[in-house]
Amino acid sequence: MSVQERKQRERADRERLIVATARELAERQGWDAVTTRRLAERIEYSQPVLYSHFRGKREIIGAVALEGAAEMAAALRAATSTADGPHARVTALARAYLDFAARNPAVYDAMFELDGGLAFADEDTPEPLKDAFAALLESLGEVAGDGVHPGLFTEVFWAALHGLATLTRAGRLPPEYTERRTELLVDRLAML
Amino acid sequence: MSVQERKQRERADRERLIVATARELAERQGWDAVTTRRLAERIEYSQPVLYSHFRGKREIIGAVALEGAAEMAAALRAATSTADGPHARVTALARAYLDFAARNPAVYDAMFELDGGLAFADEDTPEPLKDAFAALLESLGEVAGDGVHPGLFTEVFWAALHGLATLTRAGRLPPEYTERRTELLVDRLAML
DNA sequence: TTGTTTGTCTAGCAGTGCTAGATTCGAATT
DNA sequence: AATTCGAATCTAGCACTGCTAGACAAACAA
Repeated sequence: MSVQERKQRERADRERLIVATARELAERQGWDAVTTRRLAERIEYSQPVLYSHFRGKREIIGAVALEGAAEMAAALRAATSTADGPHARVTALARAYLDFAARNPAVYDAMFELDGGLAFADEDTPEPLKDAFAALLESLGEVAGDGVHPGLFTEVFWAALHGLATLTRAGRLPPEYTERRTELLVDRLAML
Repeated sequence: MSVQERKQRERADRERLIVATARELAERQGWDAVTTRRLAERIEYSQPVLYSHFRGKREIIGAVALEGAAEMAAALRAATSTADGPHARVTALARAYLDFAARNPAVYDAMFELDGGLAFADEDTPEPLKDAFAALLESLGEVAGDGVHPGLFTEVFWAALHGLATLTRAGRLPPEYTERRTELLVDRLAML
């Protein structure tokens, strides 16, 4: 019985190794460099082993995305928890979001730019994704304003942050004014 | 001398055919389906012909992006020209932007999601891209508010629209509340 | 009619995601 | 301790990708 358990544990370890390696490789050299062959070589197994853990490359991206969502939720909550008052909280939230996207571009891509085969805005959306949205909602709900649905407001604010994050990273927006854009966004969108 | 001209004309025609075919194929079956082989087959030439017009697939995407930028600029100006007053103009602008993105997803991807090898926010940014941004600026500049740099305001508004467009199309935001999100965005961001 | 340039195509390279079938290994049974 | 058998793993290969060298043909100039 304990032999089976050990095997299960080793399997779980290897799965974590795959995800961590994919993430590291993507962060270092971009997702294009994450090929099944290279990934297999790094974990020192053959290609088919990957497919005994995941249906395909897409699912590996999805796994990285889920890991990232959990981390992002934690980062957002950490940032807002030390801020006093709604306005400061939202500012801290926006900064933390953009900071996460800038520091973990590959993970951010896995979450929002690439197809990781994950469901969104749906009842079978994975828990970490719902929780990341919930982390946004916690701080943004209190500044939605009277008569404005907190969820809807959060969606709009999130979309704005997402736009800033992606356009900046793609070189569409010059990065030096990020802070001023953030301030403008918060000042206008958040009520009081 | 006229023989050369005819040849040049035919070459230009074929180049347009390549771009139009790539765009149509991408719009119908997604950019993944736009392979050099398929594209060559559709224009009834061999693969290498593509490379006598463009450096590679990336440049073909770039060409579609430029075409799209010109069309988007025209669509934005058409929408704002019939609206009375700053607020109505900005609302019309936002709707037109999101509408363009929803109706031309492949073109929108070529412009903002894929790598078409184009420079952005730079002096050697192609004219159509600068002009599309200018079209945004024309309507948004007048609602930036006192002491707010019109360009910076336009960047933020644009980023918000971009976020709404991409998150909605990727299934991250339920599409049924698009209009309400648009209204909320315009009401909050635009001054007066 | 010849020679040369220009245009186009065939064939192929190195890479991709993914998988069928062979093989090796290790645990359980005799 | 040897044998069996099932699970784990690998080798080899498929069909595809973007891209290109070199062969060939057509159109022009001499």
